[in-house]
Amino acid sequence: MQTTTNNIVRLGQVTLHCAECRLRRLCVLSTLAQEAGSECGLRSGRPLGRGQHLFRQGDRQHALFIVRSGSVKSYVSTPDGLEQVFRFHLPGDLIGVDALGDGKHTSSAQTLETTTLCRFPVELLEEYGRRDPAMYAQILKHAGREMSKEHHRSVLLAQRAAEERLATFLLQMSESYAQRGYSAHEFNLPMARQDIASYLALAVETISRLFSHFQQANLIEVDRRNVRIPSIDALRELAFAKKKDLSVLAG
Amino acid sequence: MQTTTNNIVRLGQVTLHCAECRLRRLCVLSTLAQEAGSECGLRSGRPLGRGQHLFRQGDRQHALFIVRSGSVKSYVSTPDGLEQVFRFHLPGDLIGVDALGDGKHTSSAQTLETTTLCRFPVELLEEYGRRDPAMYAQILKHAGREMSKEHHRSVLLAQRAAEERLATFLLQMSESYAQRGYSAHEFNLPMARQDIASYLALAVETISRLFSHFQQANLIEVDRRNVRIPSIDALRELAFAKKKDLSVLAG
DNA sequence: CGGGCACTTGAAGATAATCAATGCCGGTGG
DNA sequence: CCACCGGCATTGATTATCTTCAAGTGCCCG
Repeated sequence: MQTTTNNIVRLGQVTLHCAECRLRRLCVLSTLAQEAGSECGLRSGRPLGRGQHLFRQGDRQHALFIVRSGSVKSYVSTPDGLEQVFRFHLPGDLIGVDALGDGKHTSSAQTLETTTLCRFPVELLEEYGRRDPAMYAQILKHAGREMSKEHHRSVLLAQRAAEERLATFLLQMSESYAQRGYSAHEFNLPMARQDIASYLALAVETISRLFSHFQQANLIEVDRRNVRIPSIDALRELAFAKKKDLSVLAG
Repeated sequence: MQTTTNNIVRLGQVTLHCAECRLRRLCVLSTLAQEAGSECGLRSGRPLGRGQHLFRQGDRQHALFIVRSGSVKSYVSTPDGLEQVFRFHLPGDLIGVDALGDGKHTSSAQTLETTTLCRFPVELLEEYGRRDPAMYAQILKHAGREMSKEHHRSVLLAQRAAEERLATFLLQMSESYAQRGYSAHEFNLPMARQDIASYLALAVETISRLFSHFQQANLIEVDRRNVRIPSIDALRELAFAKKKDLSVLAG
C-alpha cells in the first residue's frame, strides 16, 4: 500500500476516523474533518522510515500532512546545495500549508525518524472548501500562526546570542512535549546536531560546545540525544539573559 | 475623514474603484474586488504622515491594507523593547494577512514616509468569502508567498555574510522598483539605515560601512538615501559570492 | 541659528566560525 | 564474537567577522 518512487513516498489508502484519534485535541485537520463529516477522508499510511521525504522543494503539492507519530523537519535548499531547517514538526503538526495556492512546494519535508502521517488530499480541501468556507478560515488561521512563529524565530536569529538560542530551542522542545502529554523535563531530541545548528543558524561545533557548557553548569544533562532539564526556570533565565552575566557558565 | 487615536489611524470613507487603479496589475485585492463586484468596497484614506502606525502588535484586526503610494515597514517587538523589521511594503503590497484567523495582529506596521492606503475591512472579506470561496484561495496564495519570502530571508540571515546580505537587499529593492515601472538603477530608499540593519540582522554601523565600501568599489553610488547601481550584475555577483574573493573591496 | 537625529568613521574587543583531530556508537562482515 | 568502518559528535586552537564603544559630521526642522 505504500509506494516509493525516487525516495518520494505516497501513502496508502487506510481510512482513518479522526474521532478516535489520540491527537484530536492538537490536530487542525480533525476540526476540518468534523466539518467535512465523520467519514473524514484522512488516510494514514504505513510508517515511513527515517530520512524519507514527504515532498521536495519544487514538487507539485498533492496533500497536506499531519504527523501522527515520529517527527519531520522542514527546510529550504539554497542554490549552493546547503539546507536551511526552519521548522521541526511533532505529532499533531500540520505540514504543507505554505504550498496551498501556488500548488507547488517551496520547501522540503523529511522524516527525522520512523514516522506515521495522516494525509489530506488537496482536492478534498477544495471540495470541502466550496461547501464550507469556514474551513478556509481554519487553514488561514494556521497559516497566520505559522507566520507568527517564523517571526519569532527571526527575532531569535537576529537578536539573540548562541546560548540564548539553544536555551530557547530546548525550552520550545520541552514545551512541545509537555503539550503532547510527555515529560517537559526529559525527552529525546529526534534531530541531529546538524539540524539544530541549521535551525538556530549556528555551526555544529557551537551547538556541541554549548551542550557541554550547559551540562557543566548543571542546566541540563545530555547523553547523545537524550536531554534532561532539572530546572526549566533556570534554563528560561538563560534564554532571556540578553547581555546578562553568564559567569555561571564560565566556572 | 481621518481620525487619529493614540497614533493609530483609521482611514476615511472615500470609495475607490479598483478598475481605475494604476496598481491593478500588482494588487491582490483588485482580483478580490473583481470577484466581489465592481463596487468593490475598497477605501482610500487621506495620506498618512511618516511614522504613523496602520496597526500595532496586539491590536484587534479591522482590515487588510494595500499600499497605494509610499511605503510601510512591518516589524515585531521583542519583550525588551527592541524591534525586528521583517518586511518592507511598496505600492501594491498587501499588509495584514498574518492576522487573519486569529483576528489579532502579531506584528506592527508603520509608514516610512507619507503613504496612502486602500483598506479592505475584514467583515467584507468574510462576507465575500461566503459568496465566493475562491477569494480565500487567493488570500491563501498570498499567505503562501509570504511564507516563502520569510524562508528566503531566513536563509539570507542564516547563511550569508554581511556584504552578501546588503547586496541582496539592494537587489531586492532594485527589482521591486523595476516591477513597479521605476528605474532599477536609481532609486530612493524610503527606510532609515537602522531599519535596513534590523531587517538584515546587522548593526547600523555595519550597514554604514558597507555602503561606503560598496561605493569605494564602484558598485554603487550613495548619497543619503539615494542609491544608484551602475551594474546590477556586478552587485549580483557579490550577493552570491559566498566565500569568494572580495579583494575588490579591500582596495 | 541652534538642537537633535541620522549617519559615518575609527579602534578595540568578543563571539562564533573554521580548521583539524579524535572519540564514540551502531551496524556490517569476516 | 570480534573487528572494522562510517557517520555523528565532541573538543581544542586559531582566525575572522561583526559588534560595541566612542567620537565626530552634516542635515533637517523648528
